[in-house]
Amino acid sequence: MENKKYSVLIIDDHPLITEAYKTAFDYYSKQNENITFSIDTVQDCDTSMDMINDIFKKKKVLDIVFLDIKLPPSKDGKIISGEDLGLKINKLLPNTKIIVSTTFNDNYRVHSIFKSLNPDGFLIKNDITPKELIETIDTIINDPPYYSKTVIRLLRKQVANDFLLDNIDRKILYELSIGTRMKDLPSILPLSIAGIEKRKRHLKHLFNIKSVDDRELLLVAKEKGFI
Amino acid sequence: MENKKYSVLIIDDHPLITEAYKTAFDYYSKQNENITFSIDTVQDCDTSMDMINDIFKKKKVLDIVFLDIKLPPSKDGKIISGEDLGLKINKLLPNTKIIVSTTFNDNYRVHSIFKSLNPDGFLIKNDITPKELIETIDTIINDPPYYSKTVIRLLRKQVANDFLLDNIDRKILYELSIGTRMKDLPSILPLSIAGIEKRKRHLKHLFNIKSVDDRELLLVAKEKGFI
DNA sequence: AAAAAAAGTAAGGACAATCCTTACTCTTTT
DNA sequence: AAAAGAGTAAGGATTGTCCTTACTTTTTTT
Repeated sequence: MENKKYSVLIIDDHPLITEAYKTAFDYYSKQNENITFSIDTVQDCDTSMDMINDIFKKKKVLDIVFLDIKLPPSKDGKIISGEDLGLKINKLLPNTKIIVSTTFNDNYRVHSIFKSLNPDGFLIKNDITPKELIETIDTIINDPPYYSKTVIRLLRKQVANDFLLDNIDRKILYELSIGTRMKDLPSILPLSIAGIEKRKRHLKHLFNIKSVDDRELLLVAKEKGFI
Repeated sequence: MENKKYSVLIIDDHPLITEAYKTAFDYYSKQNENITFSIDTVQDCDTSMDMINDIFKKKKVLDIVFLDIKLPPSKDGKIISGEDLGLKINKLLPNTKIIVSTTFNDNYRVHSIFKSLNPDGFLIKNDITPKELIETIDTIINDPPYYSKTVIRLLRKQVANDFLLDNIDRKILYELSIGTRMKDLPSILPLSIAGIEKRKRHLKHLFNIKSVDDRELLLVAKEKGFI
């Protein structure tokens, strides 16, 4: 079997986590003598952007990215999460495999990251042990994708209900659940207040909710796994 | 020098993190031959409570606890965070040294954890590398307390402003910043709506804010490090 | 390509939450 | 005893939300 060297970028603002990833790669290449890794780690959006642009310009190769979603935003405020970085990577470096790794475990976020990035790996940090990390690496290299337990569970919930709600419904529910006001929604969504109200009424009808305020709606939406 | 064995409990729901802690303890006891550790790890509130109660009942010794704040809540909903566990530990096992370790890096939370738990160590996860973790262990054993970079920076900000705002002001700002409505605040705070409004007006006056809605107030409060 | 259905917008009125003012009570300070 | 500080209570003004109706635009069906 021929030798292969993979180049890896780890984007995560927790040094203990990046260290754990590195350890896993080390271990893996010891078990598989023909495979080695060249690993870089970055801890914020600005440096990540610099590295991605550099790789693109110099036509270097990047095989694998581990991507945390919650990161300190860039100084100019343009890149506010790992999701934005992922979009950039998909655009500039389409052959790079992205493994999303996050603490978010609510359906809405996982779902929207899936749609926007379509990653080759998706890990919820609560799920993964050092051992599972090594399995992840193996799967990513030989037979992607790899999704961790919680992700698979959320995806299953999703499939059963997916025909009902679209992205905008989901976003409305999500925004309401974090306390956004109706009057502020038109600047977040491409819809008028009247349109949003119509959708809300539709959702309440769908879920069989009579109450006038939104608590019950959000409760049921959470229960059904939409947020 | 006599031998000493410390008993340690690690409470954190991320296996990669608990593993990193363990590795640090291992390393430390290899460097210090007279010191050994007996380490347990737990990943949720329920199991933690069981362990704490067991240690208390059987009058066992617990020297050091690493305590994550954001944890899956207990099934009966009574313990909703590591802070609650910390209170229990302080009460039942007053000689146990608590090292809080969390991803929260906003002033309000750090401040309120300080007041409620008065921990011997306080780590923001973004700050700590494997190397710093070993220093932490050394400091905790020989000369506590140990606070990581961000914590010290937040504490300094605090001191300069502390005379201005009390706990309730802080809590009002915090609740508003996460979207809580005025009408719901009286059930969270020991104050009437009128009283809360009065305080809000007072705060706006203090910060020199003319605008009628709360965005600017919350912005300035964040800037000044109150939330 | 016309008709029907679905989704969004606009404008109005009813209702509820927020904000502000004034007047009163209670506690602490001077 | 007076003054200052903090909270409560009740009102009215203002703003946000919800709902209805009528109209426009887009999509689907035939």
